[in-house]
Amino acid sequence: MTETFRKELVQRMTRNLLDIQLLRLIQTQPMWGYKIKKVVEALFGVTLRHGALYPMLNKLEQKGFLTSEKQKQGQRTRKVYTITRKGKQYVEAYAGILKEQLVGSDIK
Amino acid sequence: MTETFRKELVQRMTRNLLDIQLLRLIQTQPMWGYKIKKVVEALFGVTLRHGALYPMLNKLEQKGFLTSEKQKQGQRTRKVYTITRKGKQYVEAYAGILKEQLVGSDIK
DNA sequence: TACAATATGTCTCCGTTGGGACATATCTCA
DNA sequence: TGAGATATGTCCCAACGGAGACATATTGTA
Repeated sequence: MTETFRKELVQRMTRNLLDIQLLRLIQTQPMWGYKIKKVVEALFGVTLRHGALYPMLNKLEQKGFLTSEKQKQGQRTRKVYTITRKGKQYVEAYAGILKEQLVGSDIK
Repeated sequence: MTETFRKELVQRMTRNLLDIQLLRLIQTQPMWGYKIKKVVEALFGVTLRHGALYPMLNKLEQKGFLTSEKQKQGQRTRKVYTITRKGKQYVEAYAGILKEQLVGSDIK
């Protein structure tokens, strides 16, 4: 039961908070879209449609949370994303809330 | 900056994960809709529309995460909600994920 | 050579969600 | 008595987001 709840919640959180999950992942190391898709799917056991992923990455770059650099592998190009200072601050803000929510059965 | 991020994120999380926030709150003590609205607004500094709140509470009851009991205060009735075992399990599953996400800069 | 994997992008339809109004009743206090 | 707070509910329309298709190019492998 708890396991089904878990899956459902992970699915919801990777959907609704996709941007944050992406930032968190890229924070560990610079990464490109396709790699991210594979990692997320392996790690969280959820499908991540590339039709949702790529627009989100571009959006995050527009907002200044990520920067990108094209890397050539022969003829094929990868768009490698790196997190910015602003992006890190966003992730920090998120982590702060998580901490409160964990401690915070102290909601009175 | 971090403060604006914080507010934005709290707003997003109370919207997208409203059900969980409600369960978490009711878990601390049985509560009715109007009180919840006031507490959430005071505590999180976000507006919680009653047009979103009441349908959600009813939905959570239908799903078996909450039970309700009508309490009379003179002629006025309050619908007091209590969390069920199933509801608690859902909150636990959520807490589990939060823990992972906090520790889990270990995403490789 | 043909298929699967790597790699990145757009677009459209459809369903869900949210904002805000509509609705009603009681209670308290000035 | 009239306004504001308490208390719970529904409903509609617009906006947003997701599922899945459309699109294209390279690389590796059977």
